[in-house]
Amino acid sequence: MPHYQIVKGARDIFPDEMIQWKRVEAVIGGLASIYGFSEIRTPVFEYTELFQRSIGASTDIVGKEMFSFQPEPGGRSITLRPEMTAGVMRAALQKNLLASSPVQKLYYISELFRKERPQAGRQRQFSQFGAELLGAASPAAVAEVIIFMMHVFESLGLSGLRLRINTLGNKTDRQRYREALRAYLAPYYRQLDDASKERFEKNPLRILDSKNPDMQDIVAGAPKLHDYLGGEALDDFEKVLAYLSDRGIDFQIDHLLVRGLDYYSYTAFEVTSSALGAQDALGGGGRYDSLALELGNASEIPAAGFAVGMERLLIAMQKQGLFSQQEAPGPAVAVIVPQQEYFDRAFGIVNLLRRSGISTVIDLAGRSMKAQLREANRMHASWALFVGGEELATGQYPLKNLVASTQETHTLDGVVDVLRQSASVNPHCG
RNA sequence: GUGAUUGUAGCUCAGUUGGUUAGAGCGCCAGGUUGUGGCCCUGGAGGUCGGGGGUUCGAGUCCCCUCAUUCACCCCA
Repeated sequence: MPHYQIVKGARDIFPDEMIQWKRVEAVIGGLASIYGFSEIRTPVFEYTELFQRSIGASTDIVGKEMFSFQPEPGGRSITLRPEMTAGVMRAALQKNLLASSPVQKLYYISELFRKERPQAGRQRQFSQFGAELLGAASPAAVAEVIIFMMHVFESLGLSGLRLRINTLGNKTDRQRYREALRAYLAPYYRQLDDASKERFEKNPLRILDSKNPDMQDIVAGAPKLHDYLGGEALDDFEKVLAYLSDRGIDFQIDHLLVRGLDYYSYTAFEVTSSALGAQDALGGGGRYDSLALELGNASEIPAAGFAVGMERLLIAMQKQGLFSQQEAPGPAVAVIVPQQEYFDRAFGIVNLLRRSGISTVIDLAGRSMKAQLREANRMHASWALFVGGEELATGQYPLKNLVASTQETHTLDGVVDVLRQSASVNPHCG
């Protein structure tokens, strides 16, 4: 057992898995540019008030899951970001991005931190990719964000997904409903669980998506948010759904879907994967027009976005065998040194090959020739080049094709030519 | 924060009612092949049995504490 262990809830990503991450990131980046989203990075920490104000003081995230600390005694508290939307909005407002162009489309792949007990598909440090579309209120803007997200899943080959969607209406709709819901729940107050009692005052809508069966029984007879929505919200929702249908995206309307962050309004959605365990939410998002106002802007800024858990995405893909043929590409050639006294000159040849653009490795541990070849094999090198006293004296170098097990002799220039030509047909690259 | 689970070699795991120097497979290293990998054969290295305390003539095995892991609840990605 090593003395030092990784921090609870964190994870190392070793080269084998890194290949998978790179592939997923490449798909995300490629589709982002097709949909017109530009990448943004923001700091891993922000002043704590930003999250309290945006996510909502009554949420679980702010209440018990943030890593917060004071760098200076008596100074302002800062927090490792538990989500990205607040930071992106802060950055946009601070730079006054919307002044240069009224619609901003941003995406990110970033690390987040939440102080929870780790379990399958949940870590204390994790990453999300997501997009934020700022400055547009149209149903098409919301649809675009959802279509982008679903397109990423599709391109990665994911199946068994379920998209649930709901509309939370506008502020006045929700205010009327909140009161109606409270009126309905009041007689049941004693039967509510502790969490629901707390939410009764602060945010009774959250009781709707409680997983506690007892709560679900009570909620079953509650008034429906849908019945309190104004024509504006209903029209908006219908249009969003129409865009999704046109694109051929399957969804399921779920009037109980509320989501745990306070800043959502109008459309909210969530995607789950049957390939995941208990933590099956792959991603979610919605519209958050009031966030800018909440953060001190003079007016609301219409906005929509989503976030997808990268680790969960990778887990789902691994479960569905979408990485099966992934293999690390090996070097083109391994330089083999039969006698160590010629290492320095062999090393010179290695550098020459590399300057010619050929990926080259050489044993740096002074191991036996057999070990050097075994290592070359393990790394899936395509070729082995032997550099010993005899070769250096004659200028003729045996070059062995490790895949076909054939061998011929060339001058150094000849070696470079062969390796350059074979690079495009390297069976281990591609 | 709550509940359960599991900690023996780098990895996956054996280890019988407590009983000599704690094992296997894979991996690693070396040799068989005086300068040619994969397959095969032989050998080798590698373990404070998670840590601490206790019971006992004797503890990997039983008891207590502790640390860590994993899964689940709450909630979320």
